[in-house]
This record gives sequence, C-alpha cells and structure tokens, in this order.
Amino acid sequence: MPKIVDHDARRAELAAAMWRVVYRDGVGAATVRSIAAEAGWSPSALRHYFATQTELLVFAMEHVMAEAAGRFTAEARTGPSREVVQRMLEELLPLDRQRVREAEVWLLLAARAQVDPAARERMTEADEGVRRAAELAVSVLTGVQPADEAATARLHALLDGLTLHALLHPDRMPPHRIRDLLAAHLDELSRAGAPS
Amino acid sequence: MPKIVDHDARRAELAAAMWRVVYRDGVGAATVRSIAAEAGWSPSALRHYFATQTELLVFAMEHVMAEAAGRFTAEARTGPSREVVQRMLEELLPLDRQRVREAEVWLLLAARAQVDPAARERMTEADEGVRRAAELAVSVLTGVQPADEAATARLHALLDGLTLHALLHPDRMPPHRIRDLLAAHLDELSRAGAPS
DNA sequence: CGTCGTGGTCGACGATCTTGGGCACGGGCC
DNA sequence: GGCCCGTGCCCAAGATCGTCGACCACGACG
Repeated sequence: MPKIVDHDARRAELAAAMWRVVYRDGVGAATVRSIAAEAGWSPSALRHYFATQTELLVFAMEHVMAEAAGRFTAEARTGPSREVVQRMLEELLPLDRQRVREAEVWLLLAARAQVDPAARERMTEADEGVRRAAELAVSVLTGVQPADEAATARLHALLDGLTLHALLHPDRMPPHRIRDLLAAHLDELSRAGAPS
Repeated sequence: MPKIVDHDARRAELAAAMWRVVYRDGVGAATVRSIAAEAGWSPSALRHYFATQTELLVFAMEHVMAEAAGRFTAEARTGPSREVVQRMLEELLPLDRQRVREAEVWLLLAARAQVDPAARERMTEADEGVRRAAELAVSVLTGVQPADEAATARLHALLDGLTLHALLHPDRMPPHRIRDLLAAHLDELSRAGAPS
C-alpha cells in the first residue's frame, strides 16, 4: 500500500495554520490559498483533508471550543463558587485579541450557516457547549437542580449578544464592560435563586 | 444637461428589488447580478447608485430598520405601558418568515463588518436604533429616568442574542419561545425597578 | 440644431472556491 | 530485489462572484 499520512494529525496541522493566519491577518485573510501557503502546501492539498472550506472552518472552530471547554472545566474543578462561574463564562467571551479573532470566525460561520447547510448542522455542536456552560452557571447560582430552562436560554443569548457587540463596537464594549455586564446578570441570577 | 433621474427613488427601487430576491430566494441569492435582473437592469447600472454591494445592503437594511421604527413608534403612541413595550421590542425580533430573512441580511452585514470598514461604521447607526428601543423599554419598566445604562446594554445584548439563536436554531427557538424569554427578562426589569 | 454630460450596457479583470486529470512516490507482494 | 497500484499531491481549468474601464445613446441646455 502507498504512502500513509496521519489524517487527523494533518487536519490539526492545517487548522493550526489557519489560526496562525487568522490571528496574524484577521478573518478576512483566511482564504484557502493563504492557509495552504501558510501550511506550505498547494491549495488542492487541502481537499484531501477538508472537502470544502466550511469543513476546515468548522473543524478549526470546534478545536478552539474544545480548548475553551478544557480551560473552564479546569476552573470548575476548583469548586462551583460564584467567582469560578464568572471566570468560566469569561473564557467564552472575546476578552483579548486572540479570542476576538476566534469570535470573528464564529460570526463568519454563523453567517455562512444561513447559506451552507453543512455549516448549519455542525455549528449546533459548537454552541451546545456554550449552552451547557450557561446551564451549569444557572444551576450553581440559583442552587436549583436541574437548571431553570428559561434562565439558561436567556444567559446563553446574553453571552452571544455580548460577543456580537464586542465585535461590532469594540470601543463601546471593552473587556471590562463585558465583564461588568456579565457580573450584573449573574448577580440577578443569584438573587432570584436565593432570595433570602 | 443630460437625462435626469431621481436618484433617491431609484435607490429605493433597487433596495425593494433586493428585498424581493431575499424574501423569495434567501440571502444567499442576493448577488449583484440577480438583484439587477430582478430590477430589470444590467449589473453595471447598480454602480450608478451604489458604488459597492455593501452600500446596497446597508441602504436596504436601514430602510427596513426605519420601517420597524415606524411600527413601534406607532405602538408607543398608545402609551408606554408594559404590553406596549413588549410589542415594541417584538417588532425588532425575527418572529415571522419575512423578518427572519431581514435578520439574515443583518447577520451577513455583521460578518462583513469584520472585514469591510465601510460596513462597520454604517452598521453602527442600524443598531443604535435597537439600543434606543432598549433604553426606552428599560426607562419605562423601571420607572427611572434616565434609563439605567447597564440594564439597557444587557437588554440590547439579549435582543441580539435571541435574534442570533432564532436564526441558528429556528427549531429550538420558535417565535413563542422568543416572546416568552423576552417577557421573562422584562418581568425582571419591572421587579427591579418597582420592588414594592 | 449642436454639445456634452449623464445614464446605461458590454466586456473584461481579478479573486474566490471547487473540480478533474495527471504525475510521483513508496509500501506491499512475488 | 523488482514490479504494481493506490494514495498523496500539484497544475490547470471551470464556475461564480464583485468590481472596473471603455464605449454608446439619449436628452436637456445653450
């Protein structure tokens, strides 16, 4: 049998090349050609590992989502306190330049999901992670198990809305303001759960 | 001097043609060529009224935003009650097929704003309208003048987050659920403002 | 009635993603 | 050790997109 390469490793390598391009030049530069050049291959080589550009974007997005999940499960291990919950959710928000760039890719995929059916279904997994984080936060802050479904959905929407505003108006929505608004919402959740 | 046409009228006509295409075939079909064909002109003719595609999108988006504003200032004229505020904000949410399509264009512009500087600044006006609506709602529900700034920003983020989720998971976020979640948030605002 | 600027079309350019055909390399088998 | 054939990879072309430049036509003004 012929030459054998580790497909999973190659896919991870290509995703890493894409993130290098995105971090350095922005999401606008994330073209198939530039990513291939960054990785040192021809554009056609990408097709052996990602049939379409959307697949590459989704794969790369899932990768950073998994990293974020790792960050906040590490946080959660220290115990489900109020501060831990806040830091956990902050891991999902674009509070530094790198995560702003990641959020740009997320937004690009959201827009593409309106057109590309493949992006639509695979995006679902991505923000299921955010939903679960919101669920955990609500459950911890209100002390109710299972977490209130409506409160979870509202927190989830708030997180994505804050992300969107951070991208659209970075001047009006600097990191500390995002943190404050999130804290205000979490405060209300705590009050609602423990009215005493 | 040569032939004279009403530029503003022509621009409105082109925007109307674009919305016909979007309503019928989705935002993915909103290409320069298809819009020109819908309007009955050559693609180059658009350039006399919109230098770039982004300009057309922004203009068309501003048009429907103005319509929405008209709808809810009509509502507001009946008096700033709790029900009026809810209906006013519901005008801004994708609760029917037509406004889902409008929200798709909004999302497309948001993604494009990450790349196209022209889209970025002009998008600002668009969601300033949403921000003002949120401000009015907060002021009415809490009975505090001027409206609490943080509460306004949170409501604004919630509105955009709900819109996003309605687009990404229409099955998990049907219209009545959007309404319920909004109502829950408005209830909390009322309680916070009038604790007695 | 002539002029010239505006309105409009055609064609082309550059960039994009995607696809098909072909070359090379190298591991398995005799 | 030498031959196969399948995998990996590239080149070039196709399709579609937004944008631009050159050109034609019409019509209002002088």
